[in-house]
Amino acid sequence: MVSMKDVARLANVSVGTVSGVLNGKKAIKPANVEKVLAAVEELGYRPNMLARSLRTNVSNSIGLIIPDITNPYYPELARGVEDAAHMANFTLFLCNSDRSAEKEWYYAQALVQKKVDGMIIVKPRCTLEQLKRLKQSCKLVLADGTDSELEEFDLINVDNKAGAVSAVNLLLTYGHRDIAFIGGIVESQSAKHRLEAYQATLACHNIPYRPELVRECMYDWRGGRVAAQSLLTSNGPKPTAIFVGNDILAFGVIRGIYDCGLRVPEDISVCGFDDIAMSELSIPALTTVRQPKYEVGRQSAELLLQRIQTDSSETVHKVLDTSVIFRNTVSRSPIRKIYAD
Amino acid sequence: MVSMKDVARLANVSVGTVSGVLNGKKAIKPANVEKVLAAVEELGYRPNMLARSLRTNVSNSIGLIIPDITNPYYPELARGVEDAAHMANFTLFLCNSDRSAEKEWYYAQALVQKKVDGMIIVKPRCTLEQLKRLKQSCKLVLADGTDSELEEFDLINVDNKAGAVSAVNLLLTYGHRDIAFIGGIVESQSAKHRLEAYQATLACHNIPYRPELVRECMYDWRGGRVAAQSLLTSNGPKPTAIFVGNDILAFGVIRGIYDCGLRVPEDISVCGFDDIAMSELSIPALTTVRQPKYEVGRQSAELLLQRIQTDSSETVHKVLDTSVIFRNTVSRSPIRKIYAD
DNA sequence: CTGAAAGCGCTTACAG
DNA sequence: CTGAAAGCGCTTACAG
Repeated sequence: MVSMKDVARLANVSVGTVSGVLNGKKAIKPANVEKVLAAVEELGYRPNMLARSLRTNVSNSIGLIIPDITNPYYPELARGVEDAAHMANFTLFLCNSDRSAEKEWYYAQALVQKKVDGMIIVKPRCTLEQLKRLKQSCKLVLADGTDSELEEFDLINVDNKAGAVSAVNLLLTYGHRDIAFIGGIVESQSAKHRLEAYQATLACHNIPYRPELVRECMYDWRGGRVAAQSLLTSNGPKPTAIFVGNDILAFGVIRGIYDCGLRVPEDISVCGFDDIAMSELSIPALTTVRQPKYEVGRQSAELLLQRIQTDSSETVHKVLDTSVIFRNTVSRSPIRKIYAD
Repeated sequence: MVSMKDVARLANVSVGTVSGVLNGKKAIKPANVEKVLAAVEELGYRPNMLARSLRTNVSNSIGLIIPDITNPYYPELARGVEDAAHMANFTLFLCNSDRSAEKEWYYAQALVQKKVDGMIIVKPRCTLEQLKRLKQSCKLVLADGTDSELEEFDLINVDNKAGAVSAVNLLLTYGHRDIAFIGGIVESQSAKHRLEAYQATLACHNIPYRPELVRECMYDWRGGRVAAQSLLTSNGPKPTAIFVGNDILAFGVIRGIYDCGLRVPEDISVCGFDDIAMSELSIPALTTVRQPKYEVGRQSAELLLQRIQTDSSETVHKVLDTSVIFRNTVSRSPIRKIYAD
């Protein structure tokens, strides 16, 4: 390993002046600049960032803790933060918490010990206490951290409620009145919000809420299929449309509908949530509510970076908008057709 | 920031003994162990890994450089390496190279400067020279590095050729003789291998190779759609089955087939490659060749970790097997039906 | 403009 | 068993 000392020796100057030319912060005699640069070149010297960071307390690294990169929601988000980090010459630690408070906290501490300048936690699970402690050790932004007690932190959220409202409104607009809701049980916070929005929107339209049209299910496509079958197979009222808590589940639901011998969207309309990559690709392409996943990542990272560079101002709470993406799984209600308004 | 010095002071011992109890490598008087532990607890002391790494030359961090986490192939691979890293108490830097040799090299250097103990590069693009230099600076394993000149490196590959052969054989078994090939142009290495295997397998069965049945296309689903339309719309021979270079493309191809008013698999069979998450979920579910993505990641990481712990033995070249996953996009050839052998 | 020196927070012989 | 000291590779006042 070639160190600054070697460069200094070869260039016939002190390590101080080598450091000076490398950081460009000091005025150095041009002749020496050249000598140093030549020596750096000749030796192929590259500064040791560990040493620099130890000295300056700046690591140019940030951490990202997400539930699971394998969940189609997260690659885009991760890409958003990586792009922002890259632009700013930062480097990214990636950690999968598997929605476990313990693993999340373990990683958070590991990153602190590695002296990241800051970290982003998506859907934080650890305690408020821990989050507070974390904030003492590095900059922190929470993404999808929709708990009300999180007010004192920087937050980048998505407007789940509004998104769910537009989904249900879309279905209503297409003449559906018997609208079911199927949501994953695990995603507590966001699933809850979507369910609440579903109820509220129906209420707005004077449509009674019927619990028989609501199913909670496991958080993978099989869960969606099971729920759809249970729904269509029960004695209860039959929906003409289903609003599903997320796209993966929606694909399971569609599968379940097919298994019951029904068609989408001719017999039953389906609207998802998230707009993951395959939603555009599936046949029929999934009508869904798009979350700006990349933007959540990018903006979280940019906010974090800004905090790192100059810890200014007060806490920011940003909530990003969703948009409904109309594709091919929603059609007019076969029961009573009305015009879209 | 509370440091070892603070702990030492509070516990009334030297930093040397604090260090001793923390690493458990030294025999320390039990009474002192307790005092130190108590002080650690009281102060909430956590060792600074930067300092430790600087001293010991061990960072317990590794890097992963992949083309793009947003490509559905990579999340699983990344998860494989992350899991292995986590097991070994390592932490992971994630970098997206976008298949750019420059960005890849930039990241490789950045990671070296941050003193990762090793790194995994997937589908390496930088020069042999650079790779060699890298190997001087840290442990290195290449995944999907199928160039012949890479022999001197540790390699974890997938048997693309065999996979492609089984795909074509599957199609042949189902009676298809007019088999087209559509492959992305960008994935040079692997796409080439798949094309070669396609040709070789046809040759084995005395089926003449017809370039009119081959299309190269852009590397996204739209490219697949365009290629399929061009194929089905041209004056040339019409295929009864299409072997597609990867699953994303295959979904585009299926879309293109539908756009031409044909059905899958009744009119045209389609076999993909990769087995990404949505292949199982799509309707009809995609018949494809599964690559052990998670295993590529896990085994790459495990090999790397082993190199880091004890640099033993000689170079390892491992090639993992594929398997064909029969689902619903391949059926008997409508032209001439024969029995599967 | 430059060099010598202290110090970032650790670990590790070494002497006792 | 313990402490003092050197050193990992940098940066940063400070004196000249």
